[in-house]
Amino acid sequence: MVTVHDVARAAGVSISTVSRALASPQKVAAPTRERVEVAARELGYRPNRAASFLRAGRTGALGLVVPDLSNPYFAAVAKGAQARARDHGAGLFVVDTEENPDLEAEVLSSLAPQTDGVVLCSPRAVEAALAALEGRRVVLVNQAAAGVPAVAADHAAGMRRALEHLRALGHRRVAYVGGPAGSWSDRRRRAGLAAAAERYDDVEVVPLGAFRPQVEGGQAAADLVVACGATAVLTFNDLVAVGLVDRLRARGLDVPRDLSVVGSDDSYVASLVSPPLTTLRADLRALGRAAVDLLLADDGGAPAPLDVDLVVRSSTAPPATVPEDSRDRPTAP
Amino acid sequence: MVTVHDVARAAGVSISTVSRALASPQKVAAPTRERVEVAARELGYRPNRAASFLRAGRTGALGLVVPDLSNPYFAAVAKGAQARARDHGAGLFVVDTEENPDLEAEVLSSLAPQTDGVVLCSPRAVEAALAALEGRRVVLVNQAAAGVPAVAADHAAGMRRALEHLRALGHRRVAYVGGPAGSWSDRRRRAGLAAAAERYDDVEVVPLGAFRPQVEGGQAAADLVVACGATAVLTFNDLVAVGLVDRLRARGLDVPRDLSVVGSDDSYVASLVSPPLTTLRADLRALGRAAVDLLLADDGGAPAPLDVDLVVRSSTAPPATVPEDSRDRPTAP
DNA sequence: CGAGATGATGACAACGTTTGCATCCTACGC
DNA sequence: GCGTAGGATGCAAACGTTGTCATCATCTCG
Repeated sequence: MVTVHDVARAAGVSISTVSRALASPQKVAAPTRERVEVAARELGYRPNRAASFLRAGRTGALGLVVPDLSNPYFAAVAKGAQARARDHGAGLFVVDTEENPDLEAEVLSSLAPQTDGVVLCSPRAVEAALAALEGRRVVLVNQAAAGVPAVAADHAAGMRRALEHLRALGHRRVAYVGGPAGSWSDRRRRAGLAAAAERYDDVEVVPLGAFRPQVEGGQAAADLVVACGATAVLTFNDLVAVGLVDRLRARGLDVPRDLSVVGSDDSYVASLVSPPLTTLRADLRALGRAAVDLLLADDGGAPAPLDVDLVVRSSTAPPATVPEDSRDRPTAP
Repeated sequence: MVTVHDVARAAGVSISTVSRALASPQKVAAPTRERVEVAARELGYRPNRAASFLRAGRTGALGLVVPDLSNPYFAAVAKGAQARARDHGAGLFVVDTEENPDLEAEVLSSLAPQTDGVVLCSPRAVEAALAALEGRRVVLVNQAAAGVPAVAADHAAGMRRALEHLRALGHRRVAYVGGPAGSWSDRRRRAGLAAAAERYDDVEVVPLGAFRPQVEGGQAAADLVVACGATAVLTFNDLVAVGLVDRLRARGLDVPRDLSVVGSDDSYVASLVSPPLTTLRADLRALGRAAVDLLLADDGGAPAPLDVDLVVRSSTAPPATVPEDSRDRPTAP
């Protein structure tokens, strides 16, 4: 292993000068600095992170805690976070808690002291996070807790956009198939939807109870959606939408003719299934990047929530029951 | 921060004893060990990894290099590797090289000295890996290079199983839509397919050139498949199969009536699309786990390749052109 | 021309841990 | 009862880095 001593010997200077030349170049005379740089390059010197941490109190490593890495949602966040961490010259410990809150708390407390900060990306134990941080840097993703910095997608705005889209198509009664009970992003979606519905008094929103954020959740919700008389439905995520479409088909109903369906997340299944799903796209990689930036930023300034855009594909259309004239001018008030 | 000194003081022993009691318990008398353990627990002592590394030369961290974390294939491997690393009490640095071989080489050389070993999971620059390791522990996943330990799924056996399945259904001319040119797993698939075809002289295999391992690759291959007169097709992965089905449909062909399609990897899109894909399932998490085990194993013993199983869904059926009697007894020789 | 300021560089301690070696104590064998 | 083996424990060095302080040379201004 090449150390500062080797570089110092090669450059004919002391180890202090080597350290300074590489860490704070302006503190060292130009010719000396250059000699050090050349020597370091030729020897292939890589500062030892562990030693550096031991002395300086920084690890150069960050942590990312996700409930399920094979979920494309978290995989995308992880990808963004990883890329940004690399930009900052930091490593990223990725931990998958397998949806287990106990494991999450334990992992958090063992990870926190070994890193410069942790991105906690999970709808589970927020209180455990708060307990474990003890002054450590933690950033929450798509979640909120008093006094803890967080980044989030603007789910409320996304819901409003989706509702406006459906209203413009002529829908007047829209169901929402919600996600897990404790989910912060589900609460945000519901709140945004309620606010938007209030704004447009010609649209009625029917929120439906908690469902698993998987294909089965959508299948379970389908019959309730049909029964409530809605002509369109918003879902917690794309998988729920897929399950919904599946069950509707099995009942002989067509999407979008009999019911318009809007997914959420724009995971890549949305464009693969048939019909391709109209869905809400949050830039999850940007979310991961923003989380890392916030973690490494000196100020605790809360960043603006990330935009959520509507991606229109083939699962939404004017309702079959709407009068012709209204269908011809869908954007009219 | 709680250090060995704090624990030592609390337990009334020296720091050496604390270190030994926690690291090699058999070297310390039972009552003393217990006092140390109690003190450590009460104080919430966590050994400082950096300091430990500095002295002992072990980091307690492993590295995982993947080309694309948002690809469910690599996400599954990462999940398995992460879980196993945690079991071993190690952290896992995950790095996404964004399919960039240059970045891969750079990342590898900066990651290797900071970890106890690296799992390289990527069809790209093997030679860079070899250059960067310099005696460092590296394990390849689904790839082979002389003298470098590796874990792999038994793609050849999987292909044979798929071919036997199609042959049993009555297919006699089967196309293979291959993946990227440099891909090791593509070569394994072709080799396994050729060997299996040789074994059954009533089945003909038509290998088709390199295609992108994405939906577009399948779309691009569809017309070649139809033109070559095959009644069934094997694909490099599920996404290619999805693209293939998409293009076939656009041409008015039905799957599986007009053409049987077999995917590969059993990513979760396989069961979501319509028709649900018959596909080959490699247990990718097990692959990730095996890679970590091999990395941490003292001996360099090469593990057996992991099984690849056939998952039969609705995208395969007897060929429409086959005589009735043969279709009624599909498993007959 | 000399004194003080400024800038560049070197010596050295410290971070928390592990581990070789020394030391002490106990227990066993003769 | 004494010698010694061996187990248990403590001491201190070392890992590679950073940063403080001291030292030295050079420059500037009176």
